[in-house]
Amino acid sequence: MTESTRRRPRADALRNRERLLAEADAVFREQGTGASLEGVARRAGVAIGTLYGHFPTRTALVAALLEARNRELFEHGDRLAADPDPARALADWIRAVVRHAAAYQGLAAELAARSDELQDSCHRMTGIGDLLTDRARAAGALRGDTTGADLFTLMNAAAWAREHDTPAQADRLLDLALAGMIAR
Amino acid sequence: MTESTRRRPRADALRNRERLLAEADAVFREQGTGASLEGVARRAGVAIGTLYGHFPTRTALVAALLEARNRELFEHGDRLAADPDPARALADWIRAVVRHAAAYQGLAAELAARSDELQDSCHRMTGIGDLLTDRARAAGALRGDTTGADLFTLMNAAAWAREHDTPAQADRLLDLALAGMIAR
DNA sequence: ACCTGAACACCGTTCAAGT
DNA sequence: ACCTGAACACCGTTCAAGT
Repeated sequence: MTESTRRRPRADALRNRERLLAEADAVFREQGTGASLEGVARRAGVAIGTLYGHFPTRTALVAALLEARNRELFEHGDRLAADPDPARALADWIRAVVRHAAAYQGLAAELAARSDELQDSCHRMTGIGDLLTDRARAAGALRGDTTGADLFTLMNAAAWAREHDTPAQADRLLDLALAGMIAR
Repeated sequence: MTESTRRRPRADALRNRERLLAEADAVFREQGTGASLEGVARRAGVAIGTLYGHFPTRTALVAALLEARNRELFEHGDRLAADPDPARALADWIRAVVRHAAAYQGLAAELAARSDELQDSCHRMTGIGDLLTDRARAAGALRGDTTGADLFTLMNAAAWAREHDTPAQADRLLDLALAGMIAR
């Protein structure tokens, strides 16, 4: 690997990338992850080919958007792993991920699809889920044999419900599942 | 309303309608409710305009497909309303609806959208859900204040999970929520 | 190295003409 | 009364030409 292949990106390319991410975030919040990419490019002031140059697929764009937000989320998860109340930590984690996954309409489906571009995020999430459920189980706060995979399913389903129902209804779904999961 | 406006449909029109429904069912089972309508028409041996003549929107086609299946489902619900074990009846109903709503990929989203074409079905479902939860509550088999609307949210979310996860994972989600709903 | 935007491809929907 | 299918519209994606 010669030095030249590792050159820093051109300044205009970096700036275009940033503007594309900022506009994609705004557009996806308004219209969901299925929004027109042509519109994103136009709002960012670049041609559609530039968007494809930076992000070859829609999912790649979504993955790039999630990266910054994910870091924050995972840090929160790591902090929760040291929480003195494992049951509360688990519930807290679930609610945090659901809010996270309901940022854009369609994001829950994107996550549930487990595409290559997003599988790092998915693994990270189930990993933290496994850790938190293990701790809760060890503390006798869990009934049943809930795993990180169960959490992942629940969180995606609740995020999807949040997109299609009212947030209040989605919260009731979460409360129901939590009541079934956590020992009284 | 003169007699002529109530004439029975032409025989070929009726036959085309039946063929379109049969092929749409097959195609939606294979490819989901988002499948190409052009393909449905081609498989039914009619032009695309004929499909639109019978079913002006995709949702209208889905609604027509559901009609026959719904009748069966609602009869099951009515029978369950007389079940001696209200908790078991409730769990039975939920599982039946989820299987029903996971017939085609995308059907859960279609139901959750509560379009005009499908709102009769949705009302009927929440109605039966209200009845079954009321009976379970009266029998002391329920904890919390679960309603038919909660059931509707849960059933759609579980059906959606069934589309994106394995059926086994979706069942675990259902079990979790049921455990939270039904008094031990 | 990156950007542009015309060109291509695909599919949903309509509607004038036909039977 | 119903069917046909060409025509239109829309949008995602690619790539040759330009800087």
